[in-house]
Amino acid sequence: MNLADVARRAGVSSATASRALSDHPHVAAATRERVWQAARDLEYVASPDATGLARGTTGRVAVVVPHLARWWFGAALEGLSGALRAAGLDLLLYRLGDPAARQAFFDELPARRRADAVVLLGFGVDERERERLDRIGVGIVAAGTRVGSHPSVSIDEYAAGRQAMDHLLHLGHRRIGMIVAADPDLDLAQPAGRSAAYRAALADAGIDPDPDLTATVTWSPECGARAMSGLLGLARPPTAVYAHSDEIALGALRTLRRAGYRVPGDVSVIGIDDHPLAAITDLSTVAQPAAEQGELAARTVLAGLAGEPVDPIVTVPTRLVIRGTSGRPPGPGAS
Amino acid sequence: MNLADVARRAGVSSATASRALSDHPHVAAATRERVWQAARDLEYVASPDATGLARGTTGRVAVVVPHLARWWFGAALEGLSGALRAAGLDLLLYRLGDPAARQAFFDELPARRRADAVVLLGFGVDERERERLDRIGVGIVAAGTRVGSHPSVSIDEYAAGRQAMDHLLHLGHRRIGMIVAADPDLDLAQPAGRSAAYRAALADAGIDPDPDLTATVTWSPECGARAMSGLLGLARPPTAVYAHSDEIALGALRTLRRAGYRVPGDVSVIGIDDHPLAAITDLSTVAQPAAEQGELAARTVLAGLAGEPVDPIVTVPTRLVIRGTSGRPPGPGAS
DNA sequence: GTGAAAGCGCTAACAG
DNA sequence: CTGTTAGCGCTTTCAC
Repeated sequence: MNLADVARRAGVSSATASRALSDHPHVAAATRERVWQAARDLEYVASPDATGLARGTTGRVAVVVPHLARWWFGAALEGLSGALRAAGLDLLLYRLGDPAARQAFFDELPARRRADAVVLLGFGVDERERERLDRIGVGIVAAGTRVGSHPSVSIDEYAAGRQAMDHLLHLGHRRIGMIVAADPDLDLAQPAGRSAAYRAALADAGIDPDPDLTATVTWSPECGARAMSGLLGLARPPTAVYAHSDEIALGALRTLRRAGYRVPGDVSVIGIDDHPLAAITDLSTVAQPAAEQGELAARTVLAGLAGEPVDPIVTVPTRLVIRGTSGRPPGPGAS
Repeated sequence: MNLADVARRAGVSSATASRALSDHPHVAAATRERVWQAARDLEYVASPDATGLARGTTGRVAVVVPHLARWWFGAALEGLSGALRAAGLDLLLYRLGDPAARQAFFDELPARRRADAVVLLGFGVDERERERLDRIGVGIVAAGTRVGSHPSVSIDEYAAGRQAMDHLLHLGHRRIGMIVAADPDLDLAQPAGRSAAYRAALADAGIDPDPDLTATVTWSPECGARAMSGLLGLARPPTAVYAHSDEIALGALRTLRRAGYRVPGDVSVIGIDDHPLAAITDLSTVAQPAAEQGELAARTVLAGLAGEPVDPIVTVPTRLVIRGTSGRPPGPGAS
């Protein structure tokens, strides 16, 4: 059931069969049909390996991710995979969880001969890794992070942070806490942008930032819960909390409710992401389109492969979603 | 930077270079070292396509999933990818979201020449699809579902359901609602097992099932919320609800809280999964190890590839996790 | 122990 | 329009 069989059955040479099957121009319509029929009869499926060898391409794109179980990654991967599949490209998944896997990946660069392009999904790289990446020889595009000067698609972290902070400020909050999500796997620019937004928003409102109001934790609801406890233990706790992610915000919410605080009566909470559970938890947040980022990354890859010019930096918009966890600060006596 | 270059640099034939690099027996130690050194110098990476062509294998396994953004799938994929990576196998991801993609996949069977095995992750197939699958010519293993007589790894759906139901029953509940999660992509056996557990547990407790207490919805928190509203609208609402998944349970919880019911004071809720957010939501549930299922599926694939005998059916244990959403039913006057 | 040569399945000139 | 002829990069008998 390989090309030779098909060719034999159709009574042509394998060269002609190849041309017919790949819709080359100079093939007689009748011949083409005969070949296709033979292929169908034999349930022929071309071997991409052989095709790739001969053609010098692989028909695959490698996708590198640090996590899979977190919402953003799954959603982005969905967008990515859909667009690649539509283009007939296979998706090779490299999940680099621990440092060892990571190290091995960048040392051996297995993607080099296995894919026509690689996309880094929410995968921040350090100096050494970026340097290794340059030797990979195929196009690279980043999604959710920036990687050197490679094309990338992501949200505007700073703007997203401002949407959240400005919302809180407009509501009248003056004492706002921030829970920073520091994920070693993500681009450092991400928390940086979100934190910068916090400081800038405060400054614009003429508020002196209180360092005690900032807590830095790793990315998990449990850590968010803990950070919130810390904030609550302050002499003057915040009346609102801006979390770098919904998962963290959800953790904070739990602490608040357990401690008997009313949300948003006593303290408001806002996150970033619009995680699917944010809707049913009634969490105010700044929505970012994850699947769309994946899809745009795929388009960028496709354009690059086709030799078309590509946008070096595409930014997707975020949107403030006001739900039930953000409200006016408790007045000093007012309703 | 291909084998020929390495061979030249090491001063041997490419045949010898090949043997040395693939750790074949009859190669002089000195030669082997020389070849490896040359390979390192040149940063040589073998082309798996060429290797595969020559050897008749691909070094890849195809993984088919219906979703990616849902917790179980991401977690299972993590386990799977880790184990495959450790074995040096690449992972080809096929996300078959819509019916069209699905149809195309089973018609064309692209995985046929592209992978040495395929694993269906939480991917239930119908009769026709299963028949097509048999023509694929490579080993198939299922995880989270059963697929024909192919090897599979999953939990015992019925047992998991019993753990949840028996817990509620022991607590003293007699009027228990069930929210069935019907996911067209999943094996039908899944909701079937969980539903059977409901009926059997009730029967064992001598309770007549009330058909009104069963709601069937598709898999999403919103649907869970809606189903709960329905249950609450009953003349005699349940004192406890057994949801087929945590995501649904979380939706139900929201409805309950919004409607002013105390949980578990007025009504108890239990789910299945132990979703990461279940912990911070304080949701009682039956935990199932998702990553482990993926990992065991990978082991099964590996064993099959190695020609070793494989367990046709491996079942991983589930565990009742009692948290804050399940408690005694409201007594008719007691505390 | 090592080299020469023949392919794996397909594509791409180059002739006809 | 179609067949012939070379490879793509690697592995593998089969000799030496």
